[in-house]
Amino acid sequence: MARTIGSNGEETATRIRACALELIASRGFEAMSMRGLAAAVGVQSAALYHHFATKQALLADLMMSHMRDLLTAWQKTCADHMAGQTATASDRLDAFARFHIRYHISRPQEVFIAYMELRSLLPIHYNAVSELRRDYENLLKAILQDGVDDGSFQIDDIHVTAMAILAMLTGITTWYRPGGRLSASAVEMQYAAMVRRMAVDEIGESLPVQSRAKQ
Amino acid sequence: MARTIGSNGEETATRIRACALELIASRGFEAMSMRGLAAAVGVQSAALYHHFATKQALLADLMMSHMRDLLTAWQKTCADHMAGQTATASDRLDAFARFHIRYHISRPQEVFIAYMELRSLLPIHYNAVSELRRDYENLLKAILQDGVDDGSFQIDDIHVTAMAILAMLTGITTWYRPGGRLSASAVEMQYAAMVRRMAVDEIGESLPVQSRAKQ
DNA sequence: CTAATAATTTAACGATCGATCGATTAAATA
DNA sequence: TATTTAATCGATCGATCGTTAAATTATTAG
Repeated sequence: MARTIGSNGEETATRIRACALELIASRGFEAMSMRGLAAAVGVQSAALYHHFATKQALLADLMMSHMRDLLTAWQKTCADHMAGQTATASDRLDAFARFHIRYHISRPQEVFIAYMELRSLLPIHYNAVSELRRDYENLLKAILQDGVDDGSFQIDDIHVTAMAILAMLTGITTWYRPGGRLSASAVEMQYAAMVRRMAVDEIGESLPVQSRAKQ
Repeated sequence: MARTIGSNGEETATRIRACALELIASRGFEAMSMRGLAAAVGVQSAALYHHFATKQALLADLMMSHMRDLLTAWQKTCADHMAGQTATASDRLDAFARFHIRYHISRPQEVFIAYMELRSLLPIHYNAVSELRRDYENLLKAILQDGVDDGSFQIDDIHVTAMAILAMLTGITTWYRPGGRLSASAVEMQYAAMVRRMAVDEIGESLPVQSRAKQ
């Protein structure tokens, strides 16, 4: 038998991606076997290779797709409710934090994999994903830098602060579960507030701001 | 050949642990093969089984040892420069943060594995490690709760704040490297400052408030 | 010096891994 | 309807996996 009635290639590829996300997120890339993945999808393992050249290519596809989707989604968010130039650094930081949290909560598997399975990528794919990751980190760093430049943020080191914020936000996936004690919007609010505190020293802000440390 | 001159069982077990830490931290538990580990140690793979019953037992040993060492080290830090009762919540939070950071920076592999490879543990070991992890998290939560109770901390949710702080601090291992742009003590200072900001809303604190800091 | 024991080796087991091959079938095209 | 193409299957390849058994050597106790 082949080409089961009512199915086609694109649909199968989508199901492969979805099942792979599930398996990799829960057990890790190395722990997922192509046979196990095929069983979850409902096909023979050989069929997987019609859609993805290798196991490694499947992982790279998942991670690259995620990073591109993430960057695109942020651009769309910017275009939607900021119109780019007018917002203050503080507002933009808040928007970034809320976007990042919402994205994490709505797509926990993709995000988790993107941060956990970098080490499973071969150099060529690692570099490609890392570049997009750096692009994303730079979005946050640019906001922080703007806030430092205009005196609204009090930050020792842009890089350290950016890493701290991203680690904190990404960590949400390790404990948050829908239907738990806290709603997604409650989590979003609290984390956004913590991010703001990390950048804005409210005592310092109320003082005359001179010569705050740059970078 | 057997029992190379000048070596003994305990020494070999120690070398196995060290090499396993390296391999698991860099590539992941599933990606580490017992043959690869044996090669790194400089023995045949069968020799590993004289010291650890199974690959899983080796991972459980590493993680349990780490968690016990971590808890012991914190107790020792408490005993050393706090004498327990007299310190304020803010001071204790600062001490905890600095301890956690220093411990992470000095033993990045153990900490990284303890947070990353939980999913590779079988239920029985997972539960045992999780219990110690919860004990550690509760140390931080207790400090946060004390600060909330005496009014020195302004926190929405103890659990959320604790998770955010731990994720932020643990994330140090993903980017910090000795000999880099920033010294370990500089990193420690900056992260400790950020943790303080997350717990203490300085605007609120600087306003006239009743029933604030005990001391 | 001898016997017991601890530590390691060589060799191999069965299972499973990622990947490939050719055959087969469903749908699309002409 | 005949032909082509996309998609899947059954079977299997060689490599590697975790683990074990038996033999071998080094150290220690009496």
